[in-house]
Amino acid sequence: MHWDIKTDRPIYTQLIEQIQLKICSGVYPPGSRLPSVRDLAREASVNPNTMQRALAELEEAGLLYTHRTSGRFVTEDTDMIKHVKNSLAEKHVQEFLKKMIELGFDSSEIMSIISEMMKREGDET
Amino acid sequence: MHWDIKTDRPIYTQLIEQIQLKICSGVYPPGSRLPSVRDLAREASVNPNTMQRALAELEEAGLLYTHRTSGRFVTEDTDMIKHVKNSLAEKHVQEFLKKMIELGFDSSEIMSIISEMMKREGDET
DNA sequence: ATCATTGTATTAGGTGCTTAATACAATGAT
DNA sequence: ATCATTGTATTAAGCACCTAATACAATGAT
Repeated sequence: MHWDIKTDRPIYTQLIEQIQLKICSGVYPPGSRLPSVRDLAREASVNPNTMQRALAELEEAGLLYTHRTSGRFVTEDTDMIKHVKNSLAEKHVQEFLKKMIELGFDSSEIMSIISEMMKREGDET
Repeated sequence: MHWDIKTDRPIYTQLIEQIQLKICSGVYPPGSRLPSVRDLAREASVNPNTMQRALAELEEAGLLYTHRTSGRFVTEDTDMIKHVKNSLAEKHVQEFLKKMIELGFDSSEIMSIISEMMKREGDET
């Protein structure tokens, strides 16, 4: 699995986001067991304490649960996962629109820029 | 002027982004004089050192220049400003599309979500 | 000439994040 | 019963960022 950690924000927040993403996109399916804290930390090249912190917050949010000594598991509440996925999508759209409007682009300009850049994205195959 | 500083990222990077935005959107027009470091720091409720750091980086990037004791000014190079504006827009679109695709949305879904949320944005007048 | 204002530099201290090195209790496998 | 593995907790150190408190040289206004 790929972990993309940058230096411009706290690592533990990036871990939260990326684990959340793996859950929402099905890389970690509902009910499945996650690798151990130590293994995940090794994968992501971070300290186990940092990974533990991210996992603890995801557990508090309800996306994960723990069986004390057998490991951590993804929630089986698929409705919750869908809800998180939609919330993230909405957040991304809102933040994106805010930035573009602040820059001075109007709705039609935004739409055309996006569709233009989508074409270019599709080229890479 | 509004300054929106959060705690999840270094303050000086947020200052850079927001000053850059004010330049690109015309709040600080080409050739105009900026408030003094101390005044800007007071406006944004940050330490003068932190504001100074942000301004120094924008100066290194060429968006600002300094007359040693009379103040800082926005570049008169309007082409450069346009270029920065377009680069920012491209970056925002790419980051946005990346996030949405990672979440599992395809092109047509993305377009419809955006146009749907644009309607709702337009309501607030 | 004097003085307030400009950008700039320096020092010290505090805070949050990260890492490293341990340690411990609980459990599943042998 | 023993042992490796699980999550969890603790302590110490280092680092980047931020603030506070100064200080100084250069310039424009008076």
